Amino acid sequence: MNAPNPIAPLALYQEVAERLRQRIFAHELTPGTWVDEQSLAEEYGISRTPLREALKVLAAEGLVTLKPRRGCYVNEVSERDLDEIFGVMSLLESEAASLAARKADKTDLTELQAIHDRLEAAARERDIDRFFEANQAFHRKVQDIAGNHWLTHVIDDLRKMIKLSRHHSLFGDGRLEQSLEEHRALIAALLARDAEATAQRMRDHIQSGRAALKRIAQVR
Amino acid sequence: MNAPNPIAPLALYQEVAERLRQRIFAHELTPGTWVDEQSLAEEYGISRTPLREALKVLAAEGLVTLKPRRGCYVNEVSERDLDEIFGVMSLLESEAASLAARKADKTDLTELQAIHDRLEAAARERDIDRFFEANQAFHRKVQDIAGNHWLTHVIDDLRKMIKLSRHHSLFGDGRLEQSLEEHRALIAALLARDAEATAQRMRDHIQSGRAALKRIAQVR
DNA sequence: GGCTAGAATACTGCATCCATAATTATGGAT
DNA sequence: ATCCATAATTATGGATGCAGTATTCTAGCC
Repeated sequence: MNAPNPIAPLALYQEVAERLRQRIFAHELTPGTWVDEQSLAEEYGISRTPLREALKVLAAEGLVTLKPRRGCYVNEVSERDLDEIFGVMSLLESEAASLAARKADKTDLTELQAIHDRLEAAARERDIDRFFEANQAFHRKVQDIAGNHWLTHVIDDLRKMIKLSRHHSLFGDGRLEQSLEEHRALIAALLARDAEATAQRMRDHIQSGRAALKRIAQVR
Repeated sequence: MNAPNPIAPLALYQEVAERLRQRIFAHELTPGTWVDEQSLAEEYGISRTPLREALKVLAAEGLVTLKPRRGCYVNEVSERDLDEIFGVMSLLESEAASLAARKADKTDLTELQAIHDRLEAAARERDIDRFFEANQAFHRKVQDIAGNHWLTHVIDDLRKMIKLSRHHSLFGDGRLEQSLEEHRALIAALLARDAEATAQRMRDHIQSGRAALKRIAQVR
């Protein structure tokens, strides 16, 4: 949640947890698979102790399940789960958007616009990674403007679960352009300081994301 | 989130984590205090290993902070935090209430009424503990009816933070009766299947809880 | 040939041990 | 007497070791 304190020499188990998160999100560790403590510890050149601590953290975050005496397994996320999660996300992100519409000052809006420009550029170049990154930054910026740390915290928690779902390469044909269009509408509402409209645009955006994911899920 | 599997012989670190949670919520371990690993391990008659794993979990839950090489400290929750948390809680619980109003069947409503009766009884007898317990059950039941596991999950997460705040013995004079009255209004809206009214009653109820907490905070 | 029972293997979970960093205490200098 | 430097103590973090249990492989039986 917080920016890492430059003074704080972060602990090994955190380092390991972060690397595991990335491998899980990259589906290098696919849902349902067993996590082998020994081989992972060897691979990282560490003992099992910090690795196991990292697994406890991931379990608390909901990314893996620890079955006592039976090991650690990467969690699966069902379509039903996704429906529920996106439902809550819609609620939370629209609240953030609504708050942002009321609180944003000139500087905020310029910065937001700058991020959106990066988004447009990435889309033109069909650079999925940069688009993904800029999209994250955009939503994060909206939340920053809203200024509710705990709202952001909860949203981050849920986003992890969405990233767990495979095929978050959700950018099938047209989805990219559609997403951009939704962002444009959102910004317009923000500039107009129309809180209710902004919230509605965000709801649309999130639900549209869910729909895109569902489409891919059905094809696979 | 899930009901504990009766077959699963839950791990030691979980047991320890639960005991620590209780001690933290009971403010036997007060916010800001240092958690001594050695003495705790001795007290529980275990080694530091499972204890440290438990602390990692609590840190992930936000109950404590682990400063690398400097030990573990119970988290504080500022008034600003509480404002933010209650804001999000209001949003989430009112959504649950709204969903419940639309989905509840006869059985659900009877059960909810039964729980509310326990609440009334506890209030009459001025049994704070039972009131607290029944109140939890009431909100949980509303969420069950709503039927969104992830909504419940994030609400639980936030509730932990509220419980962290001292003086959750927030039942100063009149608050008990006021809370009851709010519940009655909520049930009435539920019985009328008025989703929007139900949501509004829940918002009022949560914000009323925040106000009561704030009143006590100012006095202390 | 398939299934069950028993043994061997492998992995998890907890304890103990060791190294390193932080804190405190002590002694000296200003 | 106070402040700083250095040494001793203490606590954290990581590695290793060991016991107990789940799994798997094999052999015997149906």
